[in-house]
Amino acid sequence: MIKTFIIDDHPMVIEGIRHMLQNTDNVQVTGSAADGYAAIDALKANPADVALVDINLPDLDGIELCKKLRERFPKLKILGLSTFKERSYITRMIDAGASGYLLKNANGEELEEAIKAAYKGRMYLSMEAAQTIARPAVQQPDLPLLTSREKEVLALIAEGMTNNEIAEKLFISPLTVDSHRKNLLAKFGVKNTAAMVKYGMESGFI
Amino acid sequence: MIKTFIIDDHPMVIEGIRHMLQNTDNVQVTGSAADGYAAIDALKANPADVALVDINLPDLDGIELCKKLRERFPKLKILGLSTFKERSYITRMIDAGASGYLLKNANGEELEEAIKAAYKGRMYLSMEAAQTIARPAVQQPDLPLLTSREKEVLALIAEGMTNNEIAEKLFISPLTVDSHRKNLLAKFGVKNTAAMVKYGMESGFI
DNA sequence: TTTCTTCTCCACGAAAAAGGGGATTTTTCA
DNA sequence: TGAAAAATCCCCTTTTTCGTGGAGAAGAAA
Repeated sequence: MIKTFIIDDHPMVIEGIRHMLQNTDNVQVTGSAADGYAAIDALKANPADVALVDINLPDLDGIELCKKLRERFPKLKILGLSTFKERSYITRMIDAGASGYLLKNANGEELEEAIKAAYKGRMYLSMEAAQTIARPAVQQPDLPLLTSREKEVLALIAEGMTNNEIAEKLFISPLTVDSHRKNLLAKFGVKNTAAMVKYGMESGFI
Repeated sequence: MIKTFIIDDHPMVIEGIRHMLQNTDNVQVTGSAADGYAAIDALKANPADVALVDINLPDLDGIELCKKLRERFPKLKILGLSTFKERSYITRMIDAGASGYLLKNANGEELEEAIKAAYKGRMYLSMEAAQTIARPAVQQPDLPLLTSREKEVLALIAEGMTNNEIAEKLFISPLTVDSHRKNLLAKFGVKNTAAMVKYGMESGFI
């Protein structure tokens, strides 16, 4: 029996996976968690063989969680899980040590196959995920990776604060805020604050 | 028995909902579809009382589908379904005739309650959805009324264009654009472009 | 240990926006 | 037809942002 742990903040998805796996011979769902730290705690008490990790979690993102899980549970195999929208995360997830990547439109068979493959130490990629990786880097503008400070500054900019006001609030120099602002503009590939706020909101950073 | 139909492109979510509802007395899942047109076809052959509609579908978005469903199946009650990220869709979904809105982190009880409420012709909103709607309504009773020119300028500002670029595009003087910009700032009650774009997007103007 | 990233800070100049006025011509519509 | 509203245009000053560059310290990663 392959002990499988599910990490996703949507009970519907957890239920769906449980349901899909309940009639399999070799896979057993031994637990689930709605966020990263809860998952680590649960896995300490009750180790598993394979973890299904959603990319979007309330506390940590999937990549960070993947790294942390691999530190603490070296034997645990990790499968990334996401919707088609977060394709750009695939390579980063693999880099972080994941054993594979599934889209949420996977069916039960694929899910079972992926878990078995991961358990045996192989890599499993869903068809779409494999194609995304195989395709050269002509990708559409994928989401920039912002540092926590940058996200903080971005949020305050969107609130309507000036560099000086932000500097005062964060206890740093206005020049530093300006640097963050410039880095944000560069990362988003836009030329002014207006476009940055729009992009930031569309991408869910704000 | 309330006949319920599920429209979501992720089998995992569909399975999860089925699973959550399988032990209820009054709710029965009579079908599911992965996209909007498949849903319409299936509902023609096999009518349902309530439809759970995901906001993100491969062909139509939830709002469009909601309108189409209400045209063809006037008796069908529709519940919107999404993750926390697409909050801004709530009001548009309601406008399109939905009987309620659920987040995917809902549990089985909430799901059942929502379906029953919709079936009885009541409106059901998850706590977060209700708060999202209540907030702008209470805090800002009067959303600024923008003229069509102002909306046009606002959209271009959000695209990252400067006054001069907008002026060129609209064949008017940069000074005029600046006037519109100032009027927009005044109407929104904000002090710079960043905050204006943010509120503009939150209010659905952009 | 070295390298990389992040966060911090800085200089200088140009461009753009914000704040404060005002004014004229079209549209809209009661 | 006449008032309101919208759209257009203008001036001046100050503030803020943008573009281009560089650089040091701390900590994590390799």
